Amino acid sequence: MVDSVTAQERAGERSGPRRKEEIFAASLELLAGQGYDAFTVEGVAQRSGVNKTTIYRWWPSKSELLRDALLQSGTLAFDLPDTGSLTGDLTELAGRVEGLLAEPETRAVVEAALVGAVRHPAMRELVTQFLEDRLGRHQPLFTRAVERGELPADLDPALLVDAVAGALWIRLLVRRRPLSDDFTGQLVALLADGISAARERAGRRRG
Amino acid sequence: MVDSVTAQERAGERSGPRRKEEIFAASLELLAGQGYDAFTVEGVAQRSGVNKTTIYRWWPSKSELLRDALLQSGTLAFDLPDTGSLTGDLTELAGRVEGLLAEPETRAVVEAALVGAVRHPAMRELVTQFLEDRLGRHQPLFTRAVERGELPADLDPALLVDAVAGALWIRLLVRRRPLSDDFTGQLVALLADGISAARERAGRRRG
Amino acid sequence: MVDSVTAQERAGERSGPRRKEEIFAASLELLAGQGYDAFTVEGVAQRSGVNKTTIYRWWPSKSELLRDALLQSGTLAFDLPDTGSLTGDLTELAGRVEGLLAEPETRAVVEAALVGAVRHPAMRELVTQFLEDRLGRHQPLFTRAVERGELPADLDPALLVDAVAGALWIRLLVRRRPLSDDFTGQLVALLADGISAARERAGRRRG
Amino acid sequence: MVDSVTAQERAGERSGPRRKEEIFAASLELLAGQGYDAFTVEGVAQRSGVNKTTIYRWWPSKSELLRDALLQSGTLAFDLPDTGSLTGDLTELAGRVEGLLAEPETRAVVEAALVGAVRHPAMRELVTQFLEDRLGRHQPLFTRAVERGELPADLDPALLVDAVAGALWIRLLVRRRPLSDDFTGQLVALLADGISAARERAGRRRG
DNA sequence: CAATAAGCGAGACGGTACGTCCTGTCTTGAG
DNA sequence: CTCAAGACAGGACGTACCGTCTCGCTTATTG
Repeated sequence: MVDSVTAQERAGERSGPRRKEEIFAASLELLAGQGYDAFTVEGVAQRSGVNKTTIYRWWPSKSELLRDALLQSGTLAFDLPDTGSLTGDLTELAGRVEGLLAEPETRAVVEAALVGAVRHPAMRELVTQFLEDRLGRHQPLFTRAVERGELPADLDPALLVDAVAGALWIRLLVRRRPLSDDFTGQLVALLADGISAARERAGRRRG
Repeated sequence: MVDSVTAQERAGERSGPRRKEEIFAASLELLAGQGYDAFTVEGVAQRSGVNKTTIYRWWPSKSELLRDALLQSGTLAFDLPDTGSLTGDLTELAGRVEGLLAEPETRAVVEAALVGAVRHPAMRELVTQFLEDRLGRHQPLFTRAVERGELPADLDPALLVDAVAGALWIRLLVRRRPLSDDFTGQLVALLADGISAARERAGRRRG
Repeated sequence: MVDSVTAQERAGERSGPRRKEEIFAASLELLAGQGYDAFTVEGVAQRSGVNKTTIYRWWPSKSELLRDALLQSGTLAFDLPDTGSLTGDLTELAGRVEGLLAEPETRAVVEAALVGAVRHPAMRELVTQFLEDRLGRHQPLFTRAVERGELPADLDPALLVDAVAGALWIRLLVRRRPLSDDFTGQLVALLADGISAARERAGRRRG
Repeated sequence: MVDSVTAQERAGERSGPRRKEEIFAASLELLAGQGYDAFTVEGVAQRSGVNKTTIYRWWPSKSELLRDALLQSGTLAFDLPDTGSLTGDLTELAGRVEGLLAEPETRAVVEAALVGAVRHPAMRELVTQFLEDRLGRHQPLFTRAVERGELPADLDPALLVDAVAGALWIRLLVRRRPLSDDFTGQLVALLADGISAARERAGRRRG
């Protein structure tokens, strides 16, 4: 191979701590296992077999570590559904949010992000950006729906995502109630009907 | 003196510390002013002119104090709208949630409740109960709507509240974006349309 | 007893930590046992069965603790000799300095004071004041010698103390050599002879 | 090439780091500038433009570096006075000690040596050896004095040096007082008179 | 003049101690 | 019974140095 520099070197990135993996793993385990308060730098150090100073060499504070651990974990990343219909896609989306918030481990991670966001501006920004990014990636889903004539172009699609995710959020994280039989189904149906009505109205306006 | 005990004492309840008011006030001020991390028992004691031990005499832990402070504050309590139509009532409701989450002070209080709920089971329960209570009080709103024929009886009304509150929650607290022009209006309209469709379908089924 | 307030309260003094004694003892033991580097706040805390925070509640820093431990210990305090002759008194004095610097434990304490003085202005001042105080108390020794006609009034008596203490200091602490057979005796004799000569000269001048 | 190795290599000595000079200079500057606590290996490395590992490659520990820096610096070396009389020589000697202890920079260096000696056996030995060496070199001074009949042969001359240096040491480093008008003069005179008396006595004994 | 060793910069690391902040407990004494 | 005052244990935070280690680069020998 002619060019022997690594991708990292080319990109000018720092290599980071040697046991990055273990550190992140320990962080997430603590979070998922015993909740936010168990996530201490000293605990992470011990569990990952690393000295506390090593952690502080790489992250200026606890919250930065939390941030990176969350970012690096796949937990918060889910891919784009494409079922062929808006209703199907929304249902899929809802299912993923539900999975995220219902599983104890992933829920703990989300909650940690939340607590971090409330307490640290930097973390706040991160969460915000992260979500914007995720939402941006969902754009094609709505573009397709518009093309299929399922969604009026003047309806802000983020509204749909927020309503679905928000309702689940409130139920699962705030009200802490298990989802009733077909909560998700009813919700999506309601929104789908609302969209249909809006579309028809829009059609009449234009026609 | 025949009956000098207060109603509270008669009921076996503790009267609480003499400077309860100041303690709650200090708690909320700290929360609203500098965020969750500034809410320390020592800070509250100092600000309210009370000794730390006094606080611990009355509340077993910081989170109980937080709970009571939140409960006692009117912040989270809003009354039942009655505009004559479901759409109107939902719009009103949305407006209240929006007010709660958009104002820096009340938002800080809500966030504190949130952080507390994540970190302490007791606080968690409290928030849950509190919300159930609030939602229970909103029941008449939906009963009226059903009576007016605006709402099919088989639609879980909590779904509506959760969708409205949840969408606003996601927007304002999680994504941290200001509300676009008529976010609330669009959202309520969407749900109202969905309900109409559901009602019509229900009508056809019955008819 | 009519008046039940303690002397401390009357004087308005703080009572200090409950286990003051143990803390000082632990400090001096560590110093004397393994030298200055073994004198760590955490070590003192552990050895005295006290929490680190307790130490920091009472002493703003390690060096203040060191200072108080030294002050409180009798190590550096020695009383006034009175043998009836200047030579005798100086010999006594030399013996005490020698005892202080030759015994491993007390030597360690002196060295600690020294290191502290070099590194911390506050400690420096303390040592200085402490010595001035001690020297001030030796004044009567010289007054008596002048009255007995053993010491010319125009000779700075501090010179004698410094020469005696200094020579021993250099020998024992700086050069680290054991004292030869009659180091102290020779030294005192030399100084006594010098004083005699000075006195005679002074006598001739006056006479 | 028959003999290209340097004298050092022949003797088995390492040549030392390339920027030895800078390292020593940086060490002494830090010491003289901000005192012992500012003398950190990392500080020296930075100031001398050398990597920390380079320092540790050549000196096993901080104290060894300190030792070599002090040794290499001329600070502690002073040459042999030869004024023709014992009194004159002692006065000269006293003046040099005074210069050493009174100048802030050199005083800082001496203090550093002191602290080092207290904390590290190796450093202790060094100081001791160093001083023995210096004193050994002063031997001729006393030999001359004996030859001139100024000093009885049975008086340990080191006593004189220790008394002079010690008194100044106590005054300047321990008591931290400026020297009074003719402290040195008085001191030397006192000792000289003492010596005269001793000599006369010795003369009588022999005679 | 090429191989090889010596010296070095860079950077990661474990470890010890420092001094700080906060939680929650306990005791004493005053009203 | 309520409270102020104050001491305390405990746990975590973030910082500063010490001394160690490994990796590759460069510069000087030296064979």
